[in-house]
Amino acid sequence: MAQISRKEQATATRDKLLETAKNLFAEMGYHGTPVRAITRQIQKGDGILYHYFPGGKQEIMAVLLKESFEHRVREIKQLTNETIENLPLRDALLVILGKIRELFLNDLDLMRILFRENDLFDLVEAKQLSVMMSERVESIAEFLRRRHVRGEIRAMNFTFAARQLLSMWMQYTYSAIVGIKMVPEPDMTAYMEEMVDFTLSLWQP
Amino acid sequence: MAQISRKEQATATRDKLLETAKNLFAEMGYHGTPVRAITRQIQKGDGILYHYFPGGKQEIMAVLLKESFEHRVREIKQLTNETIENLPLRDALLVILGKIRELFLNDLDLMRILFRENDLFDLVEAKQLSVMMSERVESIAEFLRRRHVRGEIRAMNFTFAARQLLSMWMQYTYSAIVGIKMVPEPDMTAYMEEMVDFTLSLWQP
Amino acid sequence: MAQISRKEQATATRDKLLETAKNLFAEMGYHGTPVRAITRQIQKGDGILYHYFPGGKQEIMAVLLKESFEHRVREIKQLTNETIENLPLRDALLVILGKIRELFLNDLDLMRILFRENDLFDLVEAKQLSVMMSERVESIAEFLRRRHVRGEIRAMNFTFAARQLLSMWMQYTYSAIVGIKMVPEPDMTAYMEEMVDFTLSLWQP
Amino acid sequence: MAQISRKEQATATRDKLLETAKNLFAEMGYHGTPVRAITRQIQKGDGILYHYFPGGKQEIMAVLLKESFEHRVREIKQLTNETIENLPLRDALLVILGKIRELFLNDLDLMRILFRENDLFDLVEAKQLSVMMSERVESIAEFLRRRHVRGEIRAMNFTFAARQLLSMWMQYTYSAIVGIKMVPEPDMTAYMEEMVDFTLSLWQP
DNA sequence: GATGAATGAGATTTCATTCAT
DNA sequence: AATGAATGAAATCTCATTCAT
Repeated sequence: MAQISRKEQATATRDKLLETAKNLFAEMGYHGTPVRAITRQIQKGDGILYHYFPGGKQEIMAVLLKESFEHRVREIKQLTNETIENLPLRDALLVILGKIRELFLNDLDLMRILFRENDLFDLVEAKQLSVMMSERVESIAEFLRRRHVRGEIRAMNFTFAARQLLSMWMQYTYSAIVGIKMVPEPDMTAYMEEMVDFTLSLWQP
Repeated sequence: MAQISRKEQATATRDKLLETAKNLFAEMGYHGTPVRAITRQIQKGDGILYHYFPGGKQEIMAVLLKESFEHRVREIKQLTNETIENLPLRDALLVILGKIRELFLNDLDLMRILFRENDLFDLVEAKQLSVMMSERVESIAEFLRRRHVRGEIRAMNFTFAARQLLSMWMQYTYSAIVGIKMVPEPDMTAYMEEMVDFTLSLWQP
Repeated sequence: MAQISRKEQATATRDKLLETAKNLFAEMGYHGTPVRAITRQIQKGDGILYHYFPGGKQEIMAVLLKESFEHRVREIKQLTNETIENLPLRDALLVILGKIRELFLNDLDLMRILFRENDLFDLVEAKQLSVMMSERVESIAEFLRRRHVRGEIRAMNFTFAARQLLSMWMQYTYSAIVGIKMVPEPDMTAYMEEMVDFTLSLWQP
Repeated sequence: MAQISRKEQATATRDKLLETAKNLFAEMGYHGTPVRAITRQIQKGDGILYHYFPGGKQEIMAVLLKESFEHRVREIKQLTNETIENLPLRDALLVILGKIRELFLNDLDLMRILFRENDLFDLVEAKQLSVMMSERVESIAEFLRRRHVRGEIRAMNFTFAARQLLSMWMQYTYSAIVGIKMVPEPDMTAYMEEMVDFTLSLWQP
C-alpha cells in the first residue's frame, strides 16, 4: 500500500502552501489575498500556514519568491551555455529568444508578483532580474560581434542591436505578464520567427 | 484678497482627494492604501471621502482612473495631428517617440495603477490603452511607407519596422512604470537620439 | 400672482419635514431612518431639519408624535359625543366601531410608530392610548347596560361584553398596524357588519 | 470534573450569540443594537460573531429567527393533538387558550422581533405565523361544531365564534408583545377563566 | 431661511495571528 | 502535524450634527 511518510506529507503540505500562495498573490495581489484564501484552498485549518512559516504571510511571500526565483535561475543556467556558437545564425537567435521566453513565461505567476509588488516590497529578486537582463544583452552583443567577424552580419552598434532584438521580444512578453496587450497575439513561435527574419533582413552585411 | 467661493473650495477638496488617492494607489497599491491615508494627507476628517464619493474607495478608484485617463487622452489628441510630414525623418521620429513618452510618462501614477491593478479590476482603461497602441503602430507604419516612397528609407515590412522602433522605446518606458530597470538609465533624450540613429542606420536605402 | 409669504413658506417646510419623518419612521423605523433620508425627500439641504428642530432627530420624533397624537385626539373628541343613544342598537355599534377604526387607522403611520418604538422610547402617547382604550371600554359597557335596561339585550357582564366586541375589531386593526395578518381581509365594512350581527345574535335577550 | 470538548464549547458560544442577539434585538430593535453590544455581553472579542455568522448582523438575525421559530413550532406541534375531545368544554377551551398563550408568550423576544421588524425585513416567519393562526381558527371552529352536535352549545357561526374567543385572548397577548396595555392586566389565568366563563354563558344552548 | 461641506464618533466588518486542544 | 476558536487592531463606512456662507 502506498504509505506516505510523515516527512513526505509535511513537504507536500508546505509545497502546496507555496504554490497556492503564488497563484493567489499573482491573481489578487499580496494585500488582496487573505491568508484564509490560501489555507482554505488547500483544505487545511487556519493555523497551518504558521506551522510551516512562523513569520506568517510576509514569510511565505519572501520564501516563495526566493525559492521560485532560484528554481527559475537554476533552470535557466542549465539551458544557458549550450552550443549556439555552431548553429546557423537564424537558429541561434531563435534559441536565444526561446530561452528568454522560458525565463519570463515558464513561471508567469512569479513574474506577475515580481512586477506587481516590486516597489511595494523593494524585492531583491526584481533587482537580480534587471542585472540578469543587462548581462544577457551584453552576452548577445558579444555573440553578434563574433558573427560579424565571421561575415554573417554587417558592422553596427552590437549592444543596440542586441537590445533591439530583445526589446521586440520583451514587448510580447510584457503583454502576458501585465495583462495589457500591446501587440497582436497570434501564434507565439510564428511571431518569433517573423520577427527574427525581419531583424536579420536589416542586419544583412 | 483671494476670496474662494464655497463651490471652488469643494472642487478643490474633491480634486485633492483624487490626486492624493492616485499618488497613494500608485505607490502602495489599491489594497495597500487605507482610506484614512488619503483623508489624513489632505488634512480632512474621515468621512469626507464619502461625501464626494459615496461609493467609497471603489468609486474614487473608478473615478480617478476615468478622469485621469480621459484627461490624458484629451492631451494626446491635441498633440497628435501635428505636421510631422514635413519634418526631416530623424526629427519626425523623435517627435513621435516624444509623444509616446508623454502618453505614458506624463502621468506615471496613472500608468502604474493601470499596470498594477489591471487584472485585479479588469480595467476598461487598460483595454483602451492597448487599442490606442495598436492604432499608433499602424499610423507609424503608414508614415514610414510614405517616407519609403520619397526614397528616404528602404523597402521592408513597415508594420514590423514601426513595432521595432516602438518596442525599443517602450522597453525604456516599462522600466519607469514597473520599477524593474532592464535598460541602462542614462539621460532619456540622449538615449532616444542614439536609438533613433541606430535604427535609421539600419533603415538606410 | 400667488405670493407665498415667508411665514407660510416656513410652515409648509416644517410640515413637510414632520410628514416625511412620520412616513419614514413608520416604514423603516426610527433607527433605520437617516436624517438625510428625510431632508432629501423634501429636496432640501442637510441642515434644514436643525433649523426647525434644533433638538435634531429626537426632537422631530417627539414633536411629530405629540402633534399627530393631539390632532388625532382632537378629531376623535369631535366625533365622540354624538347621539348614538337614539340610534338602533345595531347602528349604534357600527358607529362606535367606525370611530375606533378611525382612531387607529386614519393615521396608520402614527400607530405604527407608537407600536414599534414604544418600548424603545417609553412613549407617553402609547400610555395615553392605553388609557383612552380602557375608558372607551367602560363607556361602551355603560352604553350596553342602558340598552339592557331598555330590554334590547340580555343581562351579562357588560364590561366583558364591551371588551369582546372591541377585541374582535381590534384584531382586525392590529393586522393593519403590525403587518401580520391574522384575520382574513375581505371588505372591511362588510366584515364589521357580519361581526356585529354575530355578536348581537349572542346578546339577544 | 466537567470537561467540555472544543466542539461543545463552540456550540455554546454560538448559542450564546443567538440568545443574546435575540434579547437585544427584542429590547432595542435591530437597528438599535450594535454588534458590539452582543459580543460584549458574552464577553468575547469583536470578531467572534463573524466567525459563526460570516454574513454578520443580517445573518445572525436571519438565523435566530429561523431557528427560534422552528423550535417554537416544533414545541407547539408536540402539544397540539392532545385529547381535548374528551375534556369538559370549559376545560378544553382553557387548554386551547393555554396553548395559544404558549405559542406567543413562551418566546416573547421572538414575538417582539417578529412584530417589530416584520415590515422592515418582510419576514417569512411573520407570514407563517399568520397562516398558523388562520388554521388554528378553523380547527377550533370544527371543535366547536362537534360540541354543538353533542348539544353542549347552541348553533351559530362557528368560525366567528372561534375568532371571538381567540380575539379576546389575543388582545391580552398583544399587550404583552407590543407593550401597549389595552386590557387590565390582573392575574393571567384568572382572566382567562373569567373570559371563558363569560363566553360560554353566551354560547349556552 | 437655507445650504452642503465638513466632522468625528461609532458602527460594521475584515483579517493576520495566537494558542489550547 | 493540524485545527479552528478566539482575538483585537485596523479598515471601511455611516450618520447625526455643526457652521460658515
